[in-house]
Amino acid sequence: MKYDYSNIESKWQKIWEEKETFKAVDDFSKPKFYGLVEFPYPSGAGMHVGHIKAYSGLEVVSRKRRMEGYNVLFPIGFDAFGLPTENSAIKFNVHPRQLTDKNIEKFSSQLKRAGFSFDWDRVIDTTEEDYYKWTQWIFLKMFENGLVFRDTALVNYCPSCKVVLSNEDSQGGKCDICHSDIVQKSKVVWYLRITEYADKLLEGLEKVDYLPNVKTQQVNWIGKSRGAFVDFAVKGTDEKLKIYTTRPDTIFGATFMVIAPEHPIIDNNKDKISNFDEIEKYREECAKKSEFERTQLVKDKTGVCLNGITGINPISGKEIPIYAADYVMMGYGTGAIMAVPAHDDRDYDFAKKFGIDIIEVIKGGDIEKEPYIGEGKMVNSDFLNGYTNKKDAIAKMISVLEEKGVGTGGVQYKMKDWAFNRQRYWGEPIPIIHCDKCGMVPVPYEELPLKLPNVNNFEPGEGGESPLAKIDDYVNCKCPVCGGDAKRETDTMPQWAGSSWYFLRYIDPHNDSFLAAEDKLKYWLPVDWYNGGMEHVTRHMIYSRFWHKFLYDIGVVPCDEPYAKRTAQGLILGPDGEKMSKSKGNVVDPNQVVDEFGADVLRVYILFMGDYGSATPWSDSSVKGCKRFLDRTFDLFEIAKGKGVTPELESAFHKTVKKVTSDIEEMKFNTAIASMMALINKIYEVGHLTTDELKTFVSILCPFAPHISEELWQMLGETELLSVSPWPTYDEAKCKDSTVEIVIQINGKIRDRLEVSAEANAAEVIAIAKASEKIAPLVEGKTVVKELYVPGKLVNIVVK
RNA sequence: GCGGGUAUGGUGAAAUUGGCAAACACGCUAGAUUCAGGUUCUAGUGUCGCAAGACUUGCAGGUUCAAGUCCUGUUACCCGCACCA
Repeated sequence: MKYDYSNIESKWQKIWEEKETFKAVDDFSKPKFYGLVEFPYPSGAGMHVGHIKAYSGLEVVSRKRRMEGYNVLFPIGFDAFGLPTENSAIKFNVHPRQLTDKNIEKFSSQLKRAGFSFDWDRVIDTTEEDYYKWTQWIFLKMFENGLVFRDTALVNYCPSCKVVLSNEDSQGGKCDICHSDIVQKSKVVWYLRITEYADKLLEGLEKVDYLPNVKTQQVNWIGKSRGAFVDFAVKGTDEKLKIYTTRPDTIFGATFMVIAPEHPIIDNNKDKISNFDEIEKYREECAKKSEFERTQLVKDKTGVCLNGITGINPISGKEIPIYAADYVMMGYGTGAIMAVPAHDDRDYDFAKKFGIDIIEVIKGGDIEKEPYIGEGKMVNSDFLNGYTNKKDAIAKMISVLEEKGVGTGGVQYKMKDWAFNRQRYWGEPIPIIHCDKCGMVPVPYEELPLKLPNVNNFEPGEGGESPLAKIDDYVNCKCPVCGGDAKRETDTMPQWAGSSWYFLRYIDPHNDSFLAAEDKLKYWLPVDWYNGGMEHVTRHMIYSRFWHKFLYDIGVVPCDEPYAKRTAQGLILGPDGEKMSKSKGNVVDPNQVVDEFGADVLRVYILFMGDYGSATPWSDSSVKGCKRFLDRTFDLFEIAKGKGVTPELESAFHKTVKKVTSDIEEMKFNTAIASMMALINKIYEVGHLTTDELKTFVSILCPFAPHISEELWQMLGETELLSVSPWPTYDEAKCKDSTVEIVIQINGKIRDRLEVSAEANAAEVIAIAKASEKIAPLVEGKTVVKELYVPGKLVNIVVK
């Protein structure tokens, strides 16, 4: 018999909705569990099977927690500001608000069809005024605390779309939207001073439970390095050239200096540099190079020597040439380096190309052939000669530098300050007013939210300014401080803004006087378990940890880390084993699967297909196997009626409950499902079962396939909802078998298998083994060197 | 280049963390059943071999009574970062 999944699933979805089964209550006396999944961007394409996988993991955990008696907060929302919506708004000439509402509706109905146990009363939408009011509020608090600043920077600009693009949208030097070439353009950029929190973000990792690779990715992203800043005098000028190095110990090997082409020292000494024209020309060439070319042509070093000025090594006193080259970036360190070609790959390449001296200061390699990066005995280095330990040499050098007043120890981070603006319409307006007299003035808190004005045209303006710049009513305003004429900032916040604090709003989504009430924050925080994609563990997670730490510092939130635990799901690949994409035509539509097999089958299959954290290809035929499993489970109801249970089956039940209980905690959903399948197979073999056992079975199945489980629960005569009934317990004693099969090995090779009592001790089992027909002749006449017994598993007899 | 990961039957994958390799599922083969069917059931299915048995976790070594698991080297692929001084 096939069960009527379509009616059963809509029936229970309706009941859950009516009874508000999954509503989180603010009952502070109960133990809480806050499970968080990354809220989706509601694209026009609708949901993807990847979304289902991303939510199914914590869906199972949350459902189990509810059955275990926890007060569970398992919310969902929509991260709805962003470029794709704005682009289709332009394309179809529809307001992004309308598109967003339509897409959210589509997503919501699809999520409900999958039977997810989200609390639908707490849905948030980052584009709603009630929400972005608080995004702006946090921004103003950061402004107030000196974490917001403006600077000019080179940005990726698409001349055809007239739009400034993020690095992510301009990969390969081509515009993501129109595929034309991107140029570098100088623009005023808003920054958040995230680097101020670099150390706190690093230290915080020590006390959270993130997957190890999540942690290392964050550590690498922050990219802390220790080294020294050293001042080199510039001969012929009064200036000093400050450099950053992680290897101050190699300073005696510095044979030249390199500065970024944009380095200000060039313009400052225009008259002293005899080949200034040549340098100017080189700079132009560099500016024309896209980010793409600059990184692709890694091997091919270019540069120009600054004739007329030279650097003086403050330790050795040696005079060395200064080059401008684009392998040194203005954005890292001081934009200037001392080059030690003997012990650095890049400096070595450059020195070889330009015929500069290479001086060995660390023994161990052959610098004629290649630079030597490793450790070794120091030579040609005056007071450092003889040092063999890098750490000691660095410490010694730093102390000498400090003594002489020509340098200090210091740290640098790869992480840069967060460029926090976009020249776009569909984002949170930056609540700042520019006044000629008063400078940058924040919009007063009581005037928040600063609403996005309603416009009909979302095309960016000439030169890439925001569409908001074209609206005179919006731009022209009065200065809140002096009352004079002023102009509003027209840039909006980037997509990452709204998602940096959304987990706080879920805690108190309808609060209109604060972002969330203090007592509720105290109860629900931190998020107990956060699951999402690996692609978000650097940007999104670091940004939101930064915001959270800031909110902690100003006393808004009660803990300094937002997420206690972080896991990640793997991708679902197309049936061809490739990443799903429209252009490859290998995208699986979850709706079709629900239509054909039901939501329970979709959920079970997605969790069964492989390890939750790994990428696994989709297989239509394997989906059928999961359908068969649920069909057989449903049919069991008829088979089992009124029959007893065998002791063997009873033990199998306890084992299965134990396995499913622990597997869920480790996100080993695939083996949890496999063990339930094995149990069903066993029941069919035996053909006996009581209703109590069947109830236990549907209870552990419930988090995976909740609709069929509720239906069977009701058919078994229960009137309460299974979703809020207790999680079954198991008896450890009944998980053990009375007899066990022991493998008998001779010299590590399996020669026999014997059934023995589970209580037998080592000596008994070995005696039984030696007496066995197959083993006795193999031991006879030989010297037994060793006898090993692994309880309940095997005996290994080593003979000579 | 740097960092992280993966490699197991025809396929997706398991393996209590050093103790029976291939659980569970797909597919395939044979038979039964109901058909118009893509349904269901039973048996078989790592490779070689009639068999006893031997071999088998990308490749080459090593440690161990015992290695998919630990160590050394090597190859291929995937992901992240990328001239970070």
